[in-house]
Amino acid sequence: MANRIRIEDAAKHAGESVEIAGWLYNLRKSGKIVFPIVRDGSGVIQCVAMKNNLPEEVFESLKHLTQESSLIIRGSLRAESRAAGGFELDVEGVNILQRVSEADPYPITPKDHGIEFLMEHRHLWLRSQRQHAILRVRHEIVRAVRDYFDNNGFTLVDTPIFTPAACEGTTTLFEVNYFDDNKAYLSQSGQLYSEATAMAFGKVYCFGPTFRAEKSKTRRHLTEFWMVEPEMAYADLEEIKRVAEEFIVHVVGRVLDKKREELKVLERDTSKLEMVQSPFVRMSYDDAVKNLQANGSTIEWGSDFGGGDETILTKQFDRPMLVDRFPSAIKAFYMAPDPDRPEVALGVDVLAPEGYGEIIGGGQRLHDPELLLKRIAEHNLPKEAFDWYIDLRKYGTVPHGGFGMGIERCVAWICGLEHIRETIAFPRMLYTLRP
RNA sequence: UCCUCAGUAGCUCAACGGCAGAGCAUUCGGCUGUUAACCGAAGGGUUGUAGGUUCGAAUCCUACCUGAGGAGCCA
Repeated sequence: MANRIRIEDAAKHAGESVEIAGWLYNLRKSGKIVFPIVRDGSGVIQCVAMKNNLPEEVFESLKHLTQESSLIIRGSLRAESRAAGGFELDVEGVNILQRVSEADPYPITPKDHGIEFLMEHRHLWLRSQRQHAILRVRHEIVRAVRDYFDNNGFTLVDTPIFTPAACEGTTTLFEVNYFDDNKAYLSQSGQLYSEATAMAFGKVYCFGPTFRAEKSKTRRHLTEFWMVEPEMAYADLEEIKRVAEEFIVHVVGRVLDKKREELKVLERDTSKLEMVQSPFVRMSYDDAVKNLQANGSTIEWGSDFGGGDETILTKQFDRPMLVDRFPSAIKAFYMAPDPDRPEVALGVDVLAPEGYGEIIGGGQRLHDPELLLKRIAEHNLPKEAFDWYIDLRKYGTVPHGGFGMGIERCVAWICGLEHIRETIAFPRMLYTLRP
């Protein structure tokens, strides 16, 4: 009985008789020799079958095999410089579980396809090497995110998806029926709840899906995306910036350490990622506006950055930048004002280099009870909906804060992708709900 | 929501007012080291939908549908 192996472990089994359970990725043939290229989810390997070394029916079945047919293939494994990947399997036998019908062949061929076609076949597109590499990098990023917080005293406390009202009031919410006559909304941030759990555990993070019903149609937006949100009691803006920076350095370093092969498949220029080291570029909003004006932007103090503005800023540096102290007027009600300059808020954004823009937004929260009530009134928010949130300022309020990082934007940046839609298995976008 | 562009064979595209085409995929044939293999042959079409202009429309016009890119908003 042959030893079943995963293709990614091929190097450990050179010289052995093994079997691989997978699918036919491609087939090249030349008369009495065929090269079935097999994938098994962990990698791709070239196999070789010689007519003279195999029973007639085995050779013929391989020769006429169709793309993505499922099979278990057996043979001896050896190093082979002529094969991509460096290893090759000399076929001794095969068990074909299903031969894909030629009447309805696998739609995604090794040639070019348009994005519309690929998105309609997203469930199959995931089998291709590029998509496979992206999602493996995503997995490593998620692991690195969890490890960072788990190893630095944070407790994972996830927050609800069904929420009774807007967290921030500005962005559009997805509304759902919630029994009887009640309405619920899908969470657009766990932050307010994390402020409560931070007061219970000191340092917490939540990590889950987030929903924004914005009619945004750009390469940077999904309607459903994953966000990790740490929140820390007794933290000021400087501490939040320090953690955000250390966190990003950790995540990028981990991907470089563990996912070199995948980055190579994606043709990512890893020298750009090697530059992601402390210290990051630090700039106040004031200086960012001056910088932008000097570089041709029409931005004026008091406005948020336009799409091109982040690109202008980040293209100037080879590492991420932290921009802080935005005008309070353009930030959420819960942002703490700078005590020395109340017109600016103690918020910080982390902008990724190479034009990728904002991947983190966060800051210090308003912890003064009276000012919070004032801000809720100014923003015309229903006070009764925030009773529990106001309680956090009545019972031992402390300076605190945190940030949120969109996983998909981080994946797009680290993988060097043009569009965020490839960073999640089944993207949900404006007008894209299937497959 | 607004602006721009595009829908032709299963896929990627050509034909731009005058006979509907190529490459890939599929099938058949050839090739014992291929690397998106190559060579030969075959099958494959209501040109997104509806209307209009014209002797004649894939091609020009109108509306709609679908998709892509961008703007605003955001992670």
